[in-house]
Amino acid sequence: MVGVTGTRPGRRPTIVDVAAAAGVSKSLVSLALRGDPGVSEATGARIMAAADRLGYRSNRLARGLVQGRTMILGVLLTDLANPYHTEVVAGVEAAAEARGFTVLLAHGRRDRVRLERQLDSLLQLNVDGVVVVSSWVGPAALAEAARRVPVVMVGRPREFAPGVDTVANDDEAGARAAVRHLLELGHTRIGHLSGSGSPSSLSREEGYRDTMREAGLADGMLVHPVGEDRERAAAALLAHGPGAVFAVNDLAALAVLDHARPEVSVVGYDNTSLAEVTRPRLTSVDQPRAIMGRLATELLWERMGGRTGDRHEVLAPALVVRDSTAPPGQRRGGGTP
Amino acid sequence: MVGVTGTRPGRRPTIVDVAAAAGVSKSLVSLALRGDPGVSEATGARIMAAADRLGYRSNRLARGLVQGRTMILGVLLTDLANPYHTEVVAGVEAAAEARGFTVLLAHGRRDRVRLERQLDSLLQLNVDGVVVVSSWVGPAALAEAARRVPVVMVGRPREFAPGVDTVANDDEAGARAAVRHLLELGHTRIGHLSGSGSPSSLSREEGYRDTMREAGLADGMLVHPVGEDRERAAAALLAHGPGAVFAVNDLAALAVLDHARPEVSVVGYDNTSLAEVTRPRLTSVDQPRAIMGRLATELLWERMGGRTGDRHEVLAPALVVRDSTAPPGQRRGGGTP
DNA sequence: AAACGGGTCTGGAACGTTCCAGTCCGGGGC
DNA sequence: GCCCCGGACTGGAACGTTCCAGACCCGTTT
Repeated sequence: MVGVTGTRPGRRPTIVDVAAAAGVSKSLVSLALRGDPGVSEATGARIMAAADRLGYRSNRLARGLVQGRTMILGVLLTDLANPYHTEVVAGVEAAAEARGFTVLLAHGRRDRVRLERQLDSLLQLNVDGVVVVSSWVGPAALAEAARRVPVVMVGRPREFAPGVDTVANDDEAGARAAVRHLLELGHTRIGHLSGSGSPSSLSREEGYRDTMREAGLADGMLVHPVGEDRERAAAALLAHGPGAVFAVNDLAALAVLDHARPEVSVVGYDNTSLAEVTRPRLTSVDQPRAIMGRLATELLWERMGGRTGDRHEVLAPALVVRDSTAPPGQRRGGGTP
Repeated sequence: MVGVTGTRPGRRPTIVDVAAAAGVSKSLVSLALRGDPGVSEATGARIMAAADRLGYRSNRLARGLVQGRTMILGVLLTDLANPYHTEVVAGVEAAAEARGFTVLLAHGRRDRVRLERQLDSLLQLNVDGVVVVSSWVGPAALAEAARRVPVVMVGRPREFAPGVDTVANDDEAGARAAVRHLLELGHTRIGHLSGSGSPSSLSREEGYRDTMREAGLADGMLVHPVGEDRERAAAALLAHGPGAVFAVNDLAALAVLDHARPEVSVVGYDNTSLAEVTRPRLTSVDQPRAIMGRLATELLWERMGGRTGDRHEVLAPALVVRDSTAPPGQRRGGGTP
């Protein structure tokens, strides 16, 4: 019904159909479609026309099979909804496209089994490299994957699995910047709503503690873990009457904002899109996510080029000051702009 | 270095390597790996062991090439960050996995050229079906894609491109529910912050107008488009002093909330994750996104089964009442829960 | 004893490309 | 007039699977 003249019915046209239509060999069609200079102009045009007429699309499966590479990069994501991941993906895409790669995403939710199955799917597809944006994938699965194809893990600091490069932000430095900002505003009673034991959250807590100690406030440290119930944890921390709070991430920071009197300053971490949307707008530590994605792609590229040693990149985050922080005793800004 | 005994160095092991290692033919390996009952238990075990030892993974390119199908569904997304899309994807994944398909995502940003290129990539990969979650892809490209492979478009109402099924929510019904809710609370001066002319936003406006007319409030209608600058549009609408506002989407609703006195009730649309996070929490119309994703997958499945006529499904949305709506003159709820 | 049959296994032909080693032809140099 | 060269094109072998037709063996039926 929808078949085009010259095609065997019901089948997608192949390079052979195009060859027949243009009256040349399949080899020449292949050359012409890839823009090989060894094809005469007239014949080239005739081939292109035939391909067009038949609605020919190259078959990446066949091409990948014979070439041994697919020009596809896979990105493995824990959580699509997380804006953190989104921006990393944007960075990966920008760098990948510049080199002619197509980026495909596989999504595993917060489920290790699913994630590792998805990773497997990518490998079966013979992707040329994998960027993992998730701390949920096990090191064994990663190391195994890295044996077949370049793998970079984004967001997980330090060495993680042999053969796997990493790109991360410097959580300790980010935390220091946040606390220093509060100190500079004049705060001394600074609390920390801490994370749940992941390497990142531990580093952030470490940065908080170090900076407090350096400021001679070792005795005034006030740390409470978010645990399961953000709201309750925020209330509990606030019950100690801090003048400012550094929270392990933006969601935790919002919980604090929600329960605190207007004079309490709050800093979050990750600079998610939430930070712009809430009132007051949230001061937060920003990871250079797009750059991390770009860097990850470049590390893949290096591996493809033959590098064998592992690389671990750590990037500096930057504090973005908005309305949720103010000098002690002073009302936060924000509300109606 | 990392080579395993029995494998030609540097190459990924193939089914032939496994066959050699297990002392059988490649055909039998193929049967065994797919769990064919015609393989004797002992031989099957030997083959599995050999495959395991060599670290064999099947090659989907080769399999897809010979079978003519890949068991991969592609999802084309405009915007990863949009939580609306995310939930649709979750629905697609659930349904796809149940049928043994792998889901891969291609991401095109808000750029038609990129989107259509990504669509092309999916087709070249010979995916078995495509779910498009984006109103940015042109109908021509969609129709063309639908000629080779089943295509469903999610979120775009009605007929869109020939051969392309659609799944959408009933925007008009959603808008009616929102306005009816405000009417039932006792509001009469109800404004509408309207969209920018997309079919969806037009239907929402239509629902608002109809409901107002039916309530005998035709003269009290107050419509203002969001346009480019949400903040200014919200302020302009509020300058007319409405007691309640139905906004075309959650972001627009937030802009209204931000500028309105606490007695003004506000309803959004889409029930994004923002609705839960802001204070007051936003009353919003919820599209059954996961179900839409699931339905989309089922439509693909039907097409694969041979259906030829186009189908257009419209699902009913549901109002989720939170803290941003209250009877006239009464302060909205929320703040500290 | 021959024929049959089922369970197990095999070899070769696909699938749609790219790659490689040629072939063919016309023209320029000697 | 012969040789060689380079441009244009071709045919077949790969790539790693699945699919198909059949081979082989052993026990059962006629």
